[in-house]
Amino acid sequence: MNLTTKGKYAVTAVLDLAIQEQADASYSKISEVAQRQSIPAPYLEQIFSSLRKAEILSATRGPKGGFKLSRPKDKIMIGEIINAVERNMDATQCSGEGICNGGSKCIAHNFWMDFNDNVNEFLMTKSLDDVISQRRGSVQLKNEVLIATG
Amino acid sequence: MNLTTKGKYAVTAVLDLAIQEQADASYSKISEVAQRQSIPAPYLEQIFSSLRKAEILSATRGPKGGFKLSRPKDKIMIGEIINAVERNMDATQCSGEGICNGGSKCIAHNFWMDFNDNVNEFLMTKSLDDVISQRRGSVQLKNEVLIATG
DNA sequence: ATATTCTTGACTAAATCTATCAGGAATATA
DNA sequence: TATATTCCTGATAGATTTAGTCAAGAATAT
Repeated sequence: MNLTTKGKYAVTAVLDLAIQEQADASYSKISEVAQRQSIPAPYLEQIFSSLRKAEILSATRGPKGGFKLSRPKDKIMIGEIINAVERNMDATQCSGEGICNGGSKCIAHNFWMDFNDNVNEFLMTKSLDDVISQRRGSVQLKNEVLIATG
Repeated sequence: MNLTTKGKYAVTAVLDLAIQEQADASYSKISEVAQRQSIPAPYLEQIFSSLRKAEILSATRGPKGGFKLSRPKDKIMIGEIINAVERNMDATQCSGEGICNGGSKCIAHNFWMDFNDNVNEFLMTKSLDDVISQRRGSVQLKNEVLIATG
């Protein structure tokens, strides 16, 4: 399980793009985003490169070029951003293969699988729009549904 | 946010102690736990030292000595174990201080605080006994309470 | 006494993180 | 077409962290 500066910069920078697009539909330059969010510009170049390959951002070169979201901000989930730039968000020792104790599952294997599910559920149900609007999370929503239908 | 081999070894090793105590109330030696769980023994020494200082385990030296849980297995939470051996489980860039963008909160700050809450809620509501018994998590339980009372 | 087991602290190789940098490719505009 | 702008790619490197190893010592049971 890994969540480093790189992933956190990525989330912050994409949120910045989403906020900019609310005011102005044009492209944002790396240098602008970097300055606004206190992120080293050459590092952000690397990060945006990964995000473009993951089809979260799109880019154009040249004057007036830059980056923008490739989808509306309610269709981009925080978990996608993190997965695009982080090496490994899996909490099991065996990358889920079940070989964590001499070819078999270790006694904590199922627990870490549950933990993975919990983290992924959280990250994959929060869109950029949710974060910007400060909406409540999915657990709350699920309770409401259960109460309503149960 | 950090969850390394050290934390995972710690959880596995303490689960091992809990399982051993079900069969036999005596102390377990580091060398035995290490072998059963495929953990390097000198590394486990370090880990158990931290867990003893955190009052999760107790130890005695000499023949027939070793380690055992300092509390019943339903009173030790997985999150405690991780906190005892891992450097930093906080997801914010600023350790929660709100100075992640030039002295102020970055635009992702509240999101990472929510993420912290989610992870801590998960880890602090799972006891050793829950994991051994493969009981369902707290989210499920909370829904049941809400449905019953709501 | 002696063997056993934990206790403590120092140490180290490898991996990873956090960047930086240079040169190139594409594009808008004059 | 020339030029400035902006992204694109890959190499590199220092600092930090991880994942251990090792040795000497202290406590305890027999």
